[in-house]
Amino acid sequence: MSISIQMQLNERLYLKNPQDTKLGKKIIQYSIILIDEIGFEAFTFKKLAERINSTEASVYRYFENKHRLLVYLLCWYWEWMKFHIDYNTMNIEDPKQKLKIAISAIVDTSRRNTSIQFVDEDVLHRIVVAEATKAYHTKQVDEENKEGFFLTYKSLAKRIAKIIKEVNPNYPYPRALASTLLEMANNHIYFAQHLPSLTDIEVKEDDLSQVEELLEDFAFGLLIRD
Amino acid sequence: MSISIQMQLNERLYLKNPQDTKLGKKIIQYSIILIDEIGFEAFTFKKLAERINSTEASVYRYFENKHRLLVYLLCWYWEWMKFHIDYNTMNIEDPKQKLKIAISAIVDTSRRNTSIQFVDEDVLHRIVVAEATKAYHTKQVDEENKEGFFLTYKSLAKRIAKIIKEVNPNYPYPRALASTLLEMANNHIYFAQHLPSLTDIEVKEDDLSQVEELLEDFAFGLLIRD
DNA sequence: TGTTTATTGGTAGTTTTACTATCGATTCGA
DNA sequence: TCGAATCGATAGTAAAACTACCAATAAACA
Repeated sequence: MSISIQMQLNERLYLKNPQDTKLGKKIIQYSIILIDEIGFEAFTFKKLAERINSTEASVYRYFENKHRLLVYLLCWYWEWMKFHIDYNTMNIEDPKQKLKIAISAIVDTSRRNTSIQFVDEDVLHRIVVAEATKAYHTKQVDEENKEGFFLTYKSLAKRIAKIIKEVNPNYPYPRALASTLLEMANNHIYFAQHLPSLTDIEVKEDDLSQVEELLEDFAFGLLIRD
Repeated sequence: MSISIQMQLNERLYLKNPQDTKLGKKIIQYSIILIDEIGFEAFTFKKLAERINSTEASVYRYFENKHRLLVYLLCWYWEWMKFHIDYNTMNIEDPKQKLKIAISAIVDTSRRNTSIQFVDEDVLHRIVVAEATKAYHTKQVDEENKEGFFLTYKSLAKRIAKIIKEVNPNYPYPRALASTLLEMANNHIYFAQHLPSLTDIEVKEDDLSQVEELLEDFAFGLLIRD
């Protein structure tokens, strides 16, 4: 018996489903490693092809360009985060507890789940922190949004907003708070590592507990006022 | 009599001070317009040179590459925002009032100040909203930070953090709140325009008052708890 | 087992980007 | 008006971002 788990992602993101073939999986696996190593700007399909002993043309059979590959990788992470939030809040009654669980997933899903596939989620998380904003900060946002590229992210934010509403139905900005928590997590991890004067927290040896505390203080400070 | 105002910016950002010459000023003026038109990714020195009837090589005499030009433009805006906050809070006693003034500057400095130079601050603000995160989301952050590229931004954040501390000296995350307000403003303007389900606010006909309300609710909600 | 078909490799070629170098003309200030 | 600064014009390179085509091979299927 063999179990194979497939991540369902927007088909328009790729030309050929990379999860279907050996080479496809290698592209996913090593693009994560290479983007982490050299950064998204310096990353090219040619360098990736060299790394996996394949050719540029072969990579182009899977993804139209590197931007779509990036969005694909990010959607993977977001989809996984959403699953994680759903799974871990399933039998929880207390909305506050739910929100705490969601925040811990927002801060770092990779730390809390075992890897099941060819994706190194720990490295993927570093990409999310460093490159995620580039997914939608382009001139093509509107077209890409119409094509559904950001459905995963939006539905993740919606899920978090729903929990926020449960905690305080009268809070006027549930969606804004949800997206802010998502953005803040990445920002403050990045700031702590590169521009520490822009935050008050520290991230020592991948210990993200202070980020979690910050987000909890933020969320509950806004939602629970007496 | 003639008054000429110069914006003091980090000298390492440019090879030759663009504020010193006609061509330099044209580069600043039209790079803002062109980046706004086609986005930073598609923007090249060649296209800029064509637009101003000059040559690629001439543009390269001022800036090493387009990334440094972007940082230069953003620093311009941040420097200006800082000046604006300082100027408008000068004779104000009440810290809460100071923070409100700061927030209104964060949301949109361009709307509140008359243009004095060859820079169209309104268009520059659109660039800040759409492209600002790209300034420091690169593999070279650490080196560039050492070179002082982000001093302007950091000192702006520090100024805002100082006001936050005046409002509530016991708040544990003044710097994080300052940078979050700066990031949030851009994010929610952008979301309202391109990914509206990620926020609760609306931006109609460049009316940013709802962004201001959101940031005020955030800041005071966190700082004033009874 | 043989035959399609899918998948990949290899090569080649194009346009654009991101530069650098050189030289002559112009302009600007002392 | 002399010299320095500035700019325009041209040329050239390496890499990026693709597209096209054909042959080899592996997988599927009958």
